[in-house]
Amino acid sequence: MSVINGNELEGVNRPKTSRGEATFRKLLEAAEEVFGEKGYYETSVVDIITRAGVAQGTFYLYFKTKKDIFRHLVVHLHHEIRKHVQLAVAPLNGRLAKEKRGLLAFHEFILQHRNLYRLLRDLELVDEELFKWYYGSFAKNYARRLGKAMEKGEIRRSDPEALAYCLMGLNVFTGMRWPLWENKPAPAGAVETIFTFLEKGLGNPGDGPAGPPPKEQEGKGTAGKRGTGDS
Amino acid sequence: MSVINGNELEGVNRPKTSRGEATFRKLLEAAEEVFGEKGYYETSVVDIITRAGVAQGTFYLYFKTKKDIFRHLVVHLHHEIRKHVQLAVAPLNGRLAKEKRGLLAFHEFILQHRNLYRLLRDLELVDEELFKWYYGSFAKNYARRLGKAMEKGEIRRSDPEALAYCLMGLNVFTGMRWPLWENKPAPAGAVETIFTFLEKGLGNPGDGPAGPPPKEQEGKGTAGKRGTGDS
DNA sequence: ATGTAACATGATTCAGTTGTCATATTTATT
DNA sequence: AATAAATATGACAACTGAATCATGTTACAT
Repeated sequence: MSVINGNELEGVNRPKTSRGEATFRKLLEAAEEVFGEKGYYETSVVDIITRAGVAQGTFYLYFKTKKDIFRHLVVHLHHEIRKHVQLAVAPLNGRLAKEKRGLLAFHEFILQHRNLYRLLRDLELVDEELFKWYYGSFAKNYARRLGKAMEKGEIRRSDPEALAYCLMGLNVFTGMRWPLWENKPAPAGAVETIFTFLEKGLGNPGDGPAGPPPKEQEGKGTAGKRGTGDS
Repeated sequence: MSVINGNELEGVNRPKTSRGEATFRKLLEAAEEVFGEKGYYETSVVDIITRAGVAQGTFYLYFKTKKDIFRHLVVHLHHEIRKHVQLAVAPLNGRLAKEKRGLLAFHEFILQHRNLYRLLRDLELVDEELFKWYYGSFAKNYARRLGKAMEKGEIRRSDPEALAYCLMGLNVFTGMRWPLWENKPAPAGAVETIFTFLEKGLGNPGDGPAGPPPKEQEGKGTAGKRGTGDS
C-alpha cells in the first residue's frame, strides 16, 4: 500500500528528544479528544493546539497538515482495536466461539473508546484510500481465519471474503445501534439473536453434508440468479 | 421526529412559479453532483451555484444554508432507495426470497446512484440526528416485516430489531465492497455465500421443530447471560 | 562556555468561505 | 397597462482557518 510505508506515515516528523516527544504526545492526545468530540471537519488546528497548550507553529513542527495527524491517529486506532479483540479471543477454541466473543469485545471497545471510534467514522470522508486500507486489511485477515476454520470443518465452506464483509457489517451496525448510540452494551435479547444468526449463518461443525468438500468452484446453481445485468 | 415536519424540511423555501421551480431543480441537481464527487465538507456553495449556472444570491432564495440543501437531498434519497427495493421485492413471496432480492436491488441502486449513495455516507457527520432518523426509520420498518415473517413461521423467532441491524449491516458492507468500491455487482461466488448466510441465519420454514437432532444447545460459555426477549 | 541542532512561539499572510443587499428583471394578477 | 410579487444578480462585508516565518529559547555535546 502506498498509504503506509513501513510503520510510518509521511507528513509526520517524529521528535528527536524527550522534550519533543512530550509535545508530540500532547498534540496527539489533544487531537484525539477534539476530533472525537467535534469530528474532523469541525475541528481546527487551533482547537488542537489550544487544548494541547502549545503554539500554532509547534503543530507544524511535527505534522505537515491537519490530515496528517488524523491519519496517524487512525493507524494507531487500527492496531488498538485488533489487539483488543485478539486478546479477548485468543484463549478460546473454535471459530464460532471466537466470533461471538469477538463481537462482544468489539462492542466493549467502542464503549471504552468512543473518541477513537468516532475518528474511524470520519475516515471514509477524509481519506478514502486509507479507509479502504483499513477495512480491506481487516477483511483480509478475517478472511484468512475464516478460510482456516473452513478447512478444519468448523464452519460451512464458502467465499471467505464475502463472509468477512457480512460479519464486519454485522459487527459495525450492531456496535452502532447499542454501544455507540445508546452508550451501553447490547441488551441480552439482542445478543442472543445476533449469536444465533451467527451460529446458523456460519454453519455448525456437524452441519453440512457429511460428504466430500465441494470443488471450490462457484456457480453451482443454488441461488444462482444474478440480479441485474451484471455487465 | 423533530427532524422532519410533515413532508417538508425547514430551511427550504419552495419556489412559487414554474421559473423558480426550474432554478430550484437546477440547484438540487448540481448539489447532488458536487456533493457526490467531493463530499459535503469539501463542497462550497460557490461550487454548487457555479455548476447550476446561477448567481450566489439565488441559492439563498431557496435554501437557508448549505446544510439545508444537503438535508433535502438526503430525505429524497431515502424515499428513492425504499421505493426501488420495495418495487423489486413486491412481487415475491416469502421473507427469504424478498431478502435476497432486496439485497441485489440495493446493490443495483448503489451502482446506479453512486452520487446519492455517497451523500448518505456523509450524513453521519453532517447531521447525526437525521442520520439516526434515516437508519432508525429503515430499521423500524424492517423489523416490522421481520416480525410478521416470524409470526407466519417463515423465519426463526428472535428479536426483530437486532435482526434488522444485522441485515442492514450485511447489506451496507457488501454494497460497499463491490458496487461502491469496484463499481460492479458482487461476483456470483460472493452472492452465493451471502445468500446462504442469510438463508441459514434467518432459518428456514421447516427448520425449527423437526430436522436432525441438534445436540448443540446455545448459551453455554461465553454467551452466558440469558435474557428474556425484552426490547 | 560555546556552538549547534532541536524545539517553541504567535503575529501575519493568504486563500478561501458564507451570507447580505441594493438593484434589476420577469411573471402573475387585476 | 399598471401593480405587486416573485425571481435573479453579483459585488462585497465580514469572517474563518491553514500554513508560514522571523524571532526567540532550550538542551546537550564538545
